[in-house]
Amino acid sequence: MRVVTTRTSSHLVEGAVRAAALQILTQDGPEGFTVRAVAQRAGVAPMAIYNHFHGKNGLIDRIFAEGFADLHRAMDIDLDDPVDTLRASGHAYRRFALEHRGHYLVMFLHHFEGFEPSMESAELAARAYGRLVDIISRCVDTGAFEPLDPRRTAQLVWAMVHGYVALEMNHQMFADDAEKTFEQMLDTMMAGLAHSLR
Amino acid sequence: MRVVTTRTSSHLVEGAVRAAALQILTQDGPEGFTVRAVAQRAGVAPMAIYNHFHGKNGLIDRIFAEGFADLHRAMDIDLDDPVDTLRASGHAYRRFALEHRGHYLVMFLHHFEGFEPSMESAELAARAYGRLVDIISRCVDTGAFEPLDPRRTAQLVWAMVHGYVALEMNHQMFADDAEKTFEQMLDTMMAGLAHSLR
DNA sequence: TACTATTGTGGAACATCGTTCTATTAAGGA
DNA sequence: TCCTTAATAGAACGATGTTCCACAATAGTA
Repeated sequence: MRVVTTRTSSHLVEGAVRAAALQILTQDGPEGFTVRAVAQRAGVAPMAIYNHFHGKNGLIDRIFAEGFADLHRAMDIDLDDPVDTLRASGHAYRRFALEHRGHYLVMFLHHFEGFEPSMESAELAARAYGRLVDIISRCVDTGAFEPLDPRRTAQLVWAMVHGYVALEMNHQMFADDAEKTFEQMLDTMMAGLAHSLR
Repeated sequence: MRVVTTRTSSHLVEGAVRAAALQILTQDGPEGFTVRAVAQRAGVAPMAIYNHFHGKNGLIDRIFAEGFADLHRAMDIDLDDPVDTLRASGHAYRRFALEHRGHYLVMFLHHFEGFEPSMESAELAARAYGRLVDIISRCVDTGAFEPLDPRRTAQLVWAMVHGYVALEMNHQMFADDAEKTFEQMLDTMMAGLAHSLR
């Protein structure tokens, strides 16, 4: 005898799964992120994740792409001074990570087995990186920074900011005040960029 | 009918397993790192990993601790100038990561499900961090750096260097010359520390 | 309102994973 | 030589991602 108790309305399935996935990622981390667990929390059959997304990795890719779109929006800052813009972008990056733990986990912190971003997702990521290159180019053009290669400089700026945020989110902090330590990191970075190479 | 073909000598088992584990981590990454795969490559029964280590996580902890001991050794640098020492330590850190991919993966790059460092391992890690704090303290004492809190400054120095190395090892590099980019990162960091806070 | 196509459901099944248990038997010291 | 030690093969368990299936609730249409 078969009993199909309830059934989530077609349109609500994707939203429910998405919300459940983010909730589990945020609360339990990648370890609790299983197909069955997400489905259960969403009040949905495990099969839904294969019907609406393309399995677990498809769901991850959805969150990945969505995260980069959000990050791009969060960092859409354009102050008069490009140096101020760069600093504000650093703060925006950290704030995004703290407020979108689930997204950030998927985007930067954890490598899920067998997951590779789709073409579209990778392009979104590249575009976010392009913005960073642009800002740094403007800093160089105005003479605020030494004549550095913007592409290379973007790489190390990203490394520094992301490196710090990753440690903070993984609770690998030995200093007491995370906010103040981040501020000092930005100070160091900005001062170094302005005066580096002698 | 039972056929136990050959049998690895007691003393050699641990070494064989250790070597196989590092080889798999280095070549295949965390995804290929399964108990059965390690045992097979070591020419040993899967049970050996439970007899000689304490399961998969025990083996990981062994590599973790060994890695920190090696890193501590690699960074045991003491030049006359503490600023030179800090810069040399940065280079040593990166070199260690590149030359000990397997160890670095376990120590910093990948979080294995359910793995938590043992007390002894955590202490080894803390001691390595302590060295960094000491070097920075000396930089502050000699007046080479602004009067920064060494503990906090160590946090952001680690974040910057590790952030860069992590990107390089994950092949998330958009700049061409990794060596030169790292050099510029150290330049920026050192210059920023010397002149930050006005 | 009645009918039908869509599609979400529960459940079984598969291979693989870490892990435990068992019985066998090779290795090494007495 | 014998006997203890310990490394082996293999089955088994639960959990994982994934696929397939039969069934029925939903939604649109006649």
